[in-house]
Amino acid sequence: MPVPLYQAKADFFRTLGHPVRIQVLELLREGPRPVRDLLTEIEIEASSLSQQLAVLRRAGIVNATRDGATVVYELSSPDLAHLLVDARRILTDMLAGQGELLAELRAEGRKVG
Amino acid sequence: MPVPLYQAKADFFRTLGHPVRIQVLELLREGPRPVRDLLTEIEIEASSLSQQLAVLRRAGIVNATRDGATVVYELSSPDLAHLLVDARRILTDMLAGQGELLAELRAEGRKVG
DNA sequence: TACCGAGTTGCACAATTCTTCAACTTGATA
DNA sequence: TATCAAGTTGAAGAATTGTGCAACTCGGTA
Repeated sequence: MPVPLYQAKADFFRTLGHPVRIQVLELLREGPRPVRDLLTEIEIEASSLSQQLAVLRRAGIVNATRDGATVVYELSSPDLAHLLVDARRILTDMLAGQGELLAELRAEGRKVG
Repeated sequence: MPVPLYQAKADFFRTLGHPVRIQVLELLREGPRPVRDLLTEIEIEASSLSQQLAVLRRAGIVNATRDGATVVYELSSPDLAHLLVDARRILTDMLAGQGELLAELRAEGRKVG
């Protein structure tokens, strides 16, 4: 693997490594959403959400477009959805036999695919 | 998404978010390997590699088994390979038109799938 | 037992990242 | 223009991670 590449991959994964950012991405998987919408589903202050959206934006993982007074976010790559599904599968493997978290992962799997 | 789940996902991704750990995982994708082997391919001191292997072990992402005097590591879930491939695809999307990193990603894509 | 090679661990300091709050921008409305 | 709602930004201190080195454990071997 060429030198800067594993660094880019590491940066990418690190960007995903935050609970609020994960919640945002899971919501955006279903399609573009205004910030106001995200704010009602994620319990957090507006400025904190904005901080995390900025991290995702700077990393190029989401795109923001302004529509009048509201800002709408969307995933910049549809493959993000695959990645999140893979991650769930891996967590299922890893947590096999480790209790309630496993049950939740399975329940989500039924809904999502 | 239930409360602790996005936290588990975030922790998982954060664990992947380090250049040495990415290199290790990419090498282990091809199969189990002794530490000595990893050490010759990754330019780093033994103790630093050990630190990062410990992070992956604690997260349950790799498993270590002792074979005499050498320790062999392997991925704990084969789906990790899919995830890394998805990640490459996403980076390709995101970096489209951004120069040399893109060329490297494509070259790797030809080799790997 | 003594010794060496293979790995691991603990620790202290450096570097990043998070969190929170106040201040600011932009668009809509009166 | 004044004002309000929607988001964003900047900055400081707190918390988490990363780095490098010395010390340690465990097998194998003389």
